[in-house]
Amino acid sequence: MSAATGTPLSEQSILSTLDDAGDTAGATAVRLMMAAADAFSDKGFHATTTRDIASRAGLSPAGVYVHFTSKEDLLFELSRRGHQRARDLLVAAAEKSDSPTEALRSIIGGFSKWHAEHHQLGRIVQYEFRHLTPEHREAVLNLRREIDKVVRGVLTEGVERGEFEVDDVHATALALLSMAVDVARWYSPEIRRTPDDIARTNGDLAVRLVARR
Amino acid sequence: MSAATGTPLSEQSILSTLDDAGDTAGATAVRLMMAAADAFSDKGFHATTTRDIASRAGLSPAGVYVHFTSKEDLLFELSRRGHQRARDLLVAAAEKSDSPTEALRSIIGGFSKWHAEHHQLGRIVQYEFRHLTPEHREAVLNLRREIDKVVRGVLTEGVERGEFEVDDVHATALALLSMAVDVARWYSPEIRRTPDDIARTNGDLAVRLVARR
DNA sequence: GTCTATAAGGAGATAGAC
DNA sequence: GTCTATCTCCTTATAGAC
Repeated sequence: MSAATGTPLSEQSILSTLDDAGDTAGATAVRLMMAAADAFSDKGFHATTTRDIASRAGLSPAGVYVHFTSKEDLLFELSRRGHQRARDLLVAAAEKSDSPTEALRSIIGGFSKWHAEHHQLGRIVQYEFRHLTPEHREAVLNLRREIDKVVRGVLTEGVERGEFEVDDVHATALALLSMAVDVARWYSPEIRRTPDDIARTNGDLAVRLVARR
Repeated sequence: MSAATGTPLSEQSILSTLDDAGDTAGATAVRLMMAAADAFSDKGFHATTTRDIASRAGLSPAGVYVHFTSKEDLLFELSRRGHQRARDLLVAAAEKSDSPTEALRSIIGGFSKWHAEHHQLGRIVQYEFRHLTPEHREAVLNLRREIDKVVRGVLTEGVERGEFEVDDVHATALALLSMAVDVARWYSPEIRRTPDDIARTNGDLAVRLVARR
């Protein structure tokens, strides 16, 4: 449907993330969030001006403040919705898998794929985190802890069921998340590998890293 | 020696990176670079003001421009010296190892340790990269390509010698570098694991990811 | 090489009309 | 809800004395 209207793919996918986040946001607010995501991921939070965001969204500089209380508020909404979506993805992948091995392949592959397809949002989530206010940082940190917990849970269950051999669950979970999260840093739509390729190779590597031999 | 004079550890290690980079820099220039590294890693390039840097180095705002032509020039010097140091470390570790297995353990362990001990510089190198001018970005990119090449070289040799089993050398090299580079993002001096612990666990995980079974 | 003073140009955010 | 106009503050960088 969106494809028929000519909406670029990047806007489609970012829109689905911003739109499905549970609570409602007006069409103009969504347009502003997309404009901000574009600008923040390209130039960074502080190098982006509110004039930048407003003009990308087809509004005057003052128009931003009807929908968001500040530039930081806009960053927080992007960060919160991005984290929520990522967490929901992981939880769903872990729940619908039959074995720890398949769960691990699915969550690390899926998380890697998400960071490729949404590398703009992924970069904002990772790199602009420190520009949130302390309160907003704390809110986002809680979502991050849930994500870490899902990965550690799968590793622990795999060890208990005898499918995995893991020396240090905490360190291994971090290394696995690093593999997936870092995709947002190096991915570009121009490269040879597709998001699905990345999902496959990173999923396989994850299993290989912990599988019993 | 520095310890006897009361220089904090973080300054010692960053100084060694900035100082040993081949070409000379005056004492005031080094002081400015340390101040900038502190500020950039804490608040990011654009959120840091030249007044910030100058006052941390005990100079007036104008004092910066005697030693560096611009704020971006300061960032470039930090980035260039950080990359050079990291590359030299990897090349040395790869060369002095007897087998691909030991080389891989050494370069990924060593690189991870460097990103823990120098997490300030590591963050600047990774997160502030986009704020360099196109020319400076290109110069730094050349150093990065050398780093990638060292890792791929070790993997290829390990496969040829029958020590490693690797499906996709390119993808595996990226995953290994992600593991090490991402340490700069999550490391903090307050955590339980020391840089040496991180070197050990990440070195072991790297070998496990590719070892023939 | 370092300072004080200042130029020149944004920045985020608000007021008030429509 | 959107606009134009503007306030107030702060930015990088330079000029010129010492």
